[in-house]
Amino acid sequence: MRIGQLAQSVGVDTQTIRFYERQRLLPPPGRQENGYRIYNEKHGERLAFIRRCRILDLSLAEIHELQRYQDDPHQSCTVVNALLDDHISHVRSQIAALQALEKQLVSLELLSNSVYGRSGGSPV
Amino acid sequence: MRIGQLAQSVGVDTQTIRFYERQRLLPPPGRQENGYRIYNEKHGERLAFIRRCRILDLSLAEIHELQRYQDDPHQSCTVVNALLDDHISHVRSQIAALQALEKQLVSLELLSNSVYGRSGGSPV
DNA sequence: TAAAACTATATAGTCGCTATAAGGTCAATA
DNA sequence: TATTGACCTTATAGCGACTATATAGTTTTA
Repeated sequence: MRIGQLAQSVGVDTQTIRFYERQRLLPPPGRQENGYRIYNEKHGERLAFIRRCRILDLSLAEIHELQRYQDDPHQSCTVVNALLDDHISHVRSQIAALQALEKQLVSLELLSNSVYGRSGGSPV
Repeated sequence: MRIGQLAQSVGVDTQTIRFYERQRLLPPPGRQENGYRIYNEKHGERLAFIRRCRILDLSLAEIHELQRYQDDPHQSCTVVNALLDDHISHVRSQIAALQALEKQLVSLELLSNSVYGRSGGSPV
C-alpha cells in the first residue's frame, strides 16, 4: 500500500510517517518506479506500536529503545522494565496532581455545585 | 524575594519564570532600582499553580483560562469543568494505553519473568 | 580587589510534530 | 487531448513549552 492508505489505516498524517522514517523509527520502505513509497503489514504494525507509545508520551528515543528489544526479544529486559515503570509512576503522579488541582479549584468554590456529579469527583 | 529564590522554592528554572511572564501567565513583578525582579507570596502561589497544571499537560492557554476563573470565582464554571473532565479522561486513556503496551510487550515474552512482580503488573 | 554568584536581555536550539511551498504522477472527465 | 483533481515527492518554516547560549551588568564572598 501507499503512504496515504497506511496513514489512514493507523490514523496519522502522511507527514508524520515520513518524519518517523527520517528519525529512523520506521525502516525505509520500498519504492515504486515513480518514487512512491510502498508499505506492507509489518510497517503498519510498527507504526501502530509507535503511536501507542506516543499516546503514553514516550519520547521517540525511548520508543527506539523499546524497538531494539522488540526486534530481539531474547535480550535482557531491564531497560524495558525501567521504562515502563517510569511511565506507570508518571501516569500515577498525574492522577495525584489532577486530584490536587481539583481540590484547589473546589476550595475556590468554583465547582461547588457540580463536583459531586462529575466523572472526576470520585477517586480515579 | 528575587527570581532565584522564587525559582528554587517552586522548583523551576529562573528562565522559565521569565518565560511565563512574557507569556502573561505571571504578572510583571516589581523591580529594584538595579532592575532585578522582586516577588511576593502571591507570585509564588501563582507559579506553583501553573506548575501543577503543567504536570497535567494543560497548555499555557488552558492555564490562562483557569486563571481567569481563579481571579473571579463568581463566574460560571462550565469551562473549568470541561477542561478537567477532558484531562481526567486523558489520564484514564493513558492508563489504558499503558496496559495495552505492557500486554504487547509481554506477548513478545519480553517481560515473562518479571511482569507479575512489577508495580504495573496489576490493574492501575 | 578579584572572582564567584547572581541578575538582565536577546537569540538560537530542542522535540515532536504540523503547515506551507513548489513541484512530479496518474486516473478520470470535458 | 487537455486539464482537473487527488495523490505523491522533497525542502523548509512554524508552533508550543521550554532550555541553552551569548553578552553584559550587579552583588556578594574570599
